[in-house]
Amino acid sequence: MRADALRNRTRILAAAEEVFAERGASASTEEVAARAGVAIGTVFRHFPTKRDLLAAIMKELRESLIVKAESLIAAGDEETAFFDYFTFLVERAAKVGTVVSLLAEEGTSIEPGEQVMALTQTFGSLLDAAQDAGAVRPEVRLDEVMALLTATTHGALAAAWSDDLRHRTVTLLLNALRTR
Amino acid sequence: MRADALRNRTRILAAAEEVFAERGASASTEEVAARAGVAIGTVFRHFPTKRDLLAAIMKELRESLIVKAESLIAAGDEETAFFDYFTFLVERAAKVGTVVSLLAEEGTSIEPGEQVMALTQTFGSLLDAAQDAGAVRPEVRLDEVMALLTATTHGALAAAWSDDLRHRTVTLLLNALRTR
DNA sequence: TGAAAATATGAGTCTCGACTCATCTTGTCA
DNA sequence: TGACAAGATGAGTCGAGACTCATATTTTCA
Repeated sequence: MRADALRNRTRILAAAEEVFAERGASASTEEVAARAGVAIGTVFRHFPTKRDLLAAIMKELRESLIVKAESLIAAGDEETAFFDYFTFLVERAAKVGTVVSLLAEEGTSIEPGEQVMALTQTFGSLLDAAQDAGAVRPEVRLDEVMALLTATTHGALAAAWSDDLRHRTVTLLLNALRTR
Repeated sequence: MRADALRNRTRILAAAEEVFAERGASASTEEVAARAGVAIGTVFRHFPTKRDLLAAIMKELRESLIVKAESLIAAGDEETAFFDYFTFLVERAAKVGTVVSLLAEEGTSIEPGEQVMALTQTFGSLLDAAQDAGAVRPEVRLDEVMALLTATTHGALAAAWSDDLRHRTVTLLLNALRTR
């Protein structure tokens, strides 16, 4: 790949990440091109469809989220890792709309399942560890946790909750999972 | 108003209710017109903008939801009315996407606040009653309940939960509000 | 250095959905 | 019943956003 092509590809990805985070997945490709300082044709040369562009970003995003989870696991506190990660994701989603798309694959459905699957697996490890450590009630199932996560994440974004409300709501929710 | 005008208005509203319930608020006005068996110009004669049409339906919807709440209040069981209503709304939202728009005013923001306000007030009465009866923990606040409702409602729709998952998730959630 | 191949450009095409309006149709009422 | 105002019609306008392609630039490497 030519040097300028690589440089542009990088710029486009960075711009797209910003734009989609700010405006959500419905932001226009034109805006991404403008932000990257590149003509729109160039964007489409690198990513034939908007979906491809979204998919590329989601992949990066997913990987960064998984890295975060791994560092929490590595830190070794099973009792709080699960809760911290949940909170982290909701927080992140409130700022970065793309996280929401990633979790629900709403509308723009990218590589059905694969993206979310990896995240779900990661969450599964955290949940298992927390349950083994006795921090989360044993009858709580992974799909329920993912459902709560999807819901909170969507709600926080769509209804624009205040920081305070988001915090109280997440706390309430996590207490429902905690061992009594 | 002429007789045929009234008839068409009624047909349009009925068609719009169906179409928006099935396809969400982003369904086209053309489809509404087709379903109503009417030309698109006629729809716009009765409702100058799509937003007006949506607003008319939301008004009906909101009123029907409030009627449901009132019947629950009238039934007199404060301990279960709150939980039943929450469950009812989520169930409804899973089928009727418009409920979700109504709750979050996402994108299509209609008469900012007014629509939701009435629902919130109604929910406030149910919550107060349930707390007085000792069924819901006293520290739970109304805005938290509305946040949970918005979230669940969005999640259920966006992620297409199964009936079983939805049921388990709502149960989990409501147990978080219940007196221990 | 000077092609040739790879890239970039951006005006233009296409589609879709909201909304308009000149023209035709129908309900109403004297 | 006839005239006219209210209403219906649907082709057409407008704007937005995804995507294309003929042409202009670069990069690269013999």
